[in-house]
Amino acid sequence: MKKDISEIIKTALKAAHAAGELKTQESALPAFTVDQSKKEEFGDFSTNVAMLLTKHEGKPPRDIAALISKRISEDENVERTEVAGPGFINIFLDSAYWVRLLGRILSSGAEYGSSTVGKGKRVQVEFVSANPTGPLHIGHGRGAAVGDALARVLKAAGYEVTKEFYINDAGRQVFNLGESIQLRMQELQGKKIELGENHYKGDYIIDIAKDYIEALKKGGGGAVPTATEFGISAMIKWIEEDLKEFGIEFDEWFSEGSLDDEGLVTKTIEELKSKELVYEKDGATWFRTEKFGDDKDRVLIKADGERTYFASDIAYHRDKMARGFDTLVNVWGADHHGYEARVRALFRALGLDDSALKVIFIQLVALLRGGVPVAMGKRSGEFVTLRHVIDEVGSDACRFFFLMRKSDAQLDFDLELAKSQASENPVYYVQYCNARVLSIFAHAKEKGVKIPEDSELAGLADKFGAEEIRLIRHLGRFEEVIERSAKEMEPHRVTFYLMELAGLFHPYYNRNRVVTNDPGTTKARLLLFKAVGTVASNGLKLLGVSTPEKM
RNA sequence: GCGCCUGUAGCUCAGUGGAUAGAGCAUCGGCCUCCGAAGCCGAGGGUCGGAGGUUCAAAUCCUCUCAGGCGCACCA
Repeated sequence: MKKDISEIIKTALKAAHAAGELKTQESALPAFTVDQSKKEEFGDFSTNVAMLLTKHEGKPPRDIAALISKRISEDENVERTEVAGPGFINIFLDSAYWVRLLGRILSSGAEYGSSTVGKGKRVQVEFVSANPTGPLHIGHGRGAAVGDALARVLKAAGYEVTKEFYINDAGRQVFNLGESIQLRMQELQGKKIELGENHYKGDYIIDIAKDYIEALKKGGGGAVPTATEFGISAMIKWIEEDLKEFGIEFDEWFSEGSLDDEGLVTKTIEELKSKELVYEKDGATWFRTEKFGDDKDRVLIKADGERTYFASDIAYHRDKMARGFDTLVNVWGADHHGYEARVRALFRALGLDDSALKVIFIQLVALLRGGVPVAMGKRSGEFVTLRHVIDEVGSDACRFFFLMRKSDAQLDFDLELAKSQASENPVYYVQYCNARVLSIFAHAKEKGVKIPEDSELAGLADKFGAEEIRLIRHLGRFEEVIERSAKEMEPHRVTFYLMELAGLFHPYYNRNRVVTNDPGTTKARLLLFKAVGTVASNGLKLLGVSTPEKM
């Protein structure tokens, strides 16, 4: 849409130059903006191009605007133009332009909004990546909603996207999991036990311990898993189920331990050694990350011989890059932001381009119930699980709420509000768009109105007035919203767009009847509504929120 | 102390260097003989944390500063 306008302006500038009205050649044009006007009195679009040319042309901005404006108005799509304020050119488009746009939305259908700006570039989005030592909590839920929506948005913008979950199934944490299970097993066998500070205390460990005892009894052929192995696979299964409940499926589940099996971690450390980027100090093995922009050097192998998580991460990121991705997106909890410099350093140390890495930080979720904070904290072994929230408020409301803020802002999540089916709940407000459209179509059919074909639009141009065009104009922005959402990696933009759409649509509905005595008006409005429903459901799909036909 | 994030309406938050800074909630006042009232109409409400600077133009960019959060491991 903006592209169309931009072309019109460029053509006008060229014509003005050819006619000797402008000194500035096409090649010397500044990067001007085309904006959808904030107010209708300012037209459909405005551009600042004249103001940017003042220096080069040596004339007052309004004079320059006047002559460009005249050229722009010569375009067939343009109804009229005017010069406003300090030198804006306001462009009023012919309504035929908008009706053609509506036609394009209808013919694109479920594809409307998708584009090819991503040019098929390969992007990997790694998110959630929770330790397999406990259930997903609400913070993971936010990361999951953002990561998944981002993946969908990128796909819609023409990127080739892979969603990956990195399983931290090596190292200290899972060792503690195994110990916790073994202790609970002893307890089940009547022994008195004491759980240490590092042990997992939730009841789910007891369940796993019971299952493990059963599994051991049954025996079965082949190798017997250790308590740790058994625990990990039970936890992963659990996590996978919770995510599925949340509408999320990963393309890859990447095991940290598998890096080890292939000796990749050791190999990577050896390589760093050969580059003299590694040294021994205080019995530990250090990596010279400071040389590459980190605050200080980092330990790879601790004095006790155990490797750090960072050591695996070097091999992991290198493996990701070797898989041929153009961009790696890491979705992390905000408490990990100190880790970014370290990872960037490892890219540079390995000779990889760290501009391929994009880290998205997910801020905290403060859980409220009717405005009162819900106590959280893992310490007591009690936390609010994602599953609990999904069960209470539903997956749709949950996902929508997580996507109502940009991810690096803290989020208040009020369970009562998310649950409420009143108008104050924005999820329903948006879902209601599509449901309402379908309901109107049903009503029209009942009344014996023939549902128009998309192709009938051409003859209905005069049925679209200012109010209808206002809606179409907003529908037309959808593509740009997705493009920008993908470019900035900010899926919340789609959420806001949809709330705005609903905020235009419902008032329109209330002011105007669709099924009227005038067949042309009825057809025009049915087609307009169809397009609104299409955009609303295309948008909700990007968020991973369902589009119920009835509510 | 250093680094990152956040300060915008009573609350929760949008906002792409542009025009008179927006939305939802809350508050107050209205609207169901009428395609769904899970809806609509209207009103009030602002020192964009503060101070400088760049610019024709700053909530937006730069510097400083204040406040809050997070991080600064041989944890993950």
